[in-house]
Formats: sequence, C-alpha cells, structure tokens
Amino acid sequence: MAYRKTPAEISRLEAARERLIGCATEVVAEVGWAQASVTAVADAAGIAAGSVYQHFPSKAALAVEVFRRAAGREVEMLGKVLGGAGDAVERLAHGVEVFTRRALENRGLAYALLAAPAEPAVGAERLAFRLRYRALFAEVVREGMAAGLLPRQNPEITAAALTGAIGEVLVHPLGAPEELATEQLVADLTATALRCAGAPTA
Amino acid sequence: MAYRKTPAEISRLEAARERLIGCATEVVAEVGWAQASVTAVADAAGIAAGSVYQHFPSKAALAVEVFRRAAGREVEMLGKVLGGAGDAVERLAHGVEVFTRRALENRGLAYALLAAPAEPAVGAERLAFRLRYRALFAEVVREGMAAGLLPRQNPEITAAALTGAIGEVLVHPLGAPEELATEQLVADLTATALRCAGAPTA
DNA sequence: GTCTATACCTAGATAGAC
DNA sequence: GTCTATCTAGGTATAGAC
Repeated sequence: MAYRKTPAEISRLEAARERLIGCATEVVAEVGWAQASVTAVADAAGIAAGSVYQHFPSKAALAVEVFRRAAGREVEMLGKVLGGAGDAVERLAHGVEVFTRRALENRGLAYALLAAPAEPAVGAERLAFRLRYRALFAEVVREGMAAGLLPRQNPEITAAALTGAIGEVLVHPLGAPEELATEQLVADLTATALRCAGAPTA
Repeated sequence: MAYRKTPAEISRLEAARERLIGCATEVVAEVGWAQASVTAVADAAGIAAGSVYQHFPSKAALAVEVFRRAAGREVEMLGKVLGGAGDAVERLAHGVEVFTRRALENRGLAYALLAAPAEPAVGAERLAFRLRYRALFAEVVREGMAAGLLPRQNPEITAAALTGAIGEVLVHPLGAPEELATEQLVADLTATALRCAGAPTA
C-alpha cells in the first residue's frame, strides 16, 4: 500500500480541482456570489455537493480561489500593458482600453470581480486586488510626472480615482453590448481617464 | 373602544419606528450590514427581536429604510451644493469637498453606504442612489460645458467616473483620520476630480 | 403592544455506504 | 474517492402569554 500518491493520482486530483474552480467561476459569472451555493457549483461540475469538500476545506476557500484566479489574470494583463511599450500616457490609455474591452467581453465575471455582493472573505480579497490596481496605475502616473507628460499631483490619489472611475463606469453599462456602443464607451472612458491624470486633451 | 388610533398613539408608534431606524443605522455604521442581525438591532434599541416586526414587515424592509434615509441625506446635501452659488467648476469643487468631509466624519456609515457587503435589496438601492449621484454630477458637467468652462466630453461618463473615483478614494483611506491628512486628502481629491472633468488646473 | 419561546428555513458541512 | 443522506448552526419570522 503506497504511503505516497503516485504522479498519476496527483495529476488527476489536480485536474478535478481545476475543473471545479473553472465551473465555479462560470457559475459565479452567471448568477453572482450570493447564488453560487455549494450545491449549484457541484451540479455545474457534475459532482455531488459533498465531494466539493474533497478539494476545498470550505466554501469560502473555494470562493477566494475563484476570485484570485480570475482577478489575478486581469491584474497581470493590466500590468503587462502598463509596463509595456510607449510613453506613460500612451500606456495608460492602452491599459484602460484593454481593461474595458476585457470587462465588456465577460460582463458577468467583471461584475462579480468588481462589485457583486459577496461574502466577507471575497470582499477582503477584492480590497487587496484594488490596491494592486492602484499600485499599477500609481507607477504609470509617477513615470508620467517624471517624464514631464503629466502635471504635479498625488499619484496615489489619482491611481485610486482611476481604479474607482473605471470600475463604476464599467459596472453599470446600461445599454446593450453592441459593437458601436462599446467603441464609443472605450473612447469616452479613455478620454476621461487621461483627463483624470492630467494628460493634455488629444 | 376606538376604531381609530388617537393622535398620541400614532405619534408614539412613529417615534418608536424612528428610534428603531436610528439605532439600526448606528449598528450598521459600526458593524456593517452582514453583522446587523435583527437581534443585534433590537438589542441596540432596547426591545425584543420579535417587536421589530411591529414596525417593519421584514428585515430587508428595515435595512432598505435605513439605507434610504442615510443615503438620501447625502444626495440631498450634494444636490444643494452642486445647485448652489458660483460657476459650475466652483460648485463641483465645493461638492467634492463637502462630500469628502461628511464621509470622513462618519466613516462607518459612509463605508456602509458606499461599499460594505449587503443583502441584495440594499445592493439594489445602492445602485439606484449611485445613479442619482451620477445625475447630479452630469448636470454640473453639462453646465460647465455650456458655459465654456469645461471641454467637450460625455457628461454621463464623466459623472460616473466622478462617482466611482470619489467613492474609491474615500472607502480606503489608509491613514489615520488626523486633521492634516484630511485637509490634504480633500485638496488632492478635489484637484483630481476637477482634472477628471477637464477643468483648468488651478 | 411588548416579551419569551420557538418554529422553520436555508445553506454549509459531515458520516458512512459503495 | 465519490455519492446519498443527514446533521447542524444561524438567523428570520411567528405564536401565544402577560
């Protein structure tokens, strides 16, 4: 009797866990955190509710993992763009555009990450990730100031404002997700973000 | 036997109801919506849990009333300032300042109104009030544009951005609520808001 | 009209069979 | 390891005494 799991066993368990996270993410994107009960998630994954606890010690732990994976992808993506090519103002504009497009492509998930009512554990995680967004924006603002592209300002406040502004604009896009509306939204939001940081109007 | 309540009875009931709302508001400000159980609120008001249902048909109804009262005061206050004296840019700056100071004076309540995890009924109300904030800001931006004080822009987007930016900056004020920090925060946030609307830097 | 006690419901978590 | 069935806790809402 093996006292240690075989590689095959480990990878199967990993796969099941990953699958569970993926299904839970879809459920959350569709119905929100409040309605994403253990039963609902288990059903979506095609397993019994009790089996969830083979992979996660609690519902909160699963929810936090779902949030971290999804939010982590967004932060990473934004970080790449903001740290990419071009001057600070160009990177900021590009970052806002990418963030906006990604959110509009998956509104359910974006809403869940940004604003949907959630248990305290997820709320705490959301707070932490908002700080990461702020840090990314603050760095770009600092670079823009250093390069003389942006006026003197408090980069932390501007970064928080950008984080909140983009979130608020995206969370309640009243209209339908038509292509034209999306393009206009991207243009208007980018312009507003640039003004917020004090970039000269194009 | 009276088939109709006497004025004294009515006013006593009204007073009890008002008192309950007031106590519930304090509890929410202190511990948030999630921890504000019927029992906790009743304890704070010095009545039995069951007695709450003499005044409200459900916990959700009480929570919504608490939110409406508190949020209504803030919207009204902001509306007065934004619709007061001075040109559009001055009014916007003054509005941001008043909003910020009021929030910092009662952080617990401000957090509850802006961001604290809450039941769906309250979340819906929050959404509605954010739209009212947007409407107020949008009107000022439109006036500023009409007066030639603000550049051409989408007032709805700018208004949403202002709403989100101010909320985000206020919800996580990391430092202690010292007087100096408050003044600096007010100055920086006001400057950021004005930039966001495209007002010339002072 | 207010209190005490309790019913009830929802949803998370567990135990034991297979 | 997974499923079925069950247990439990927390909190809303109600019934009946005073």
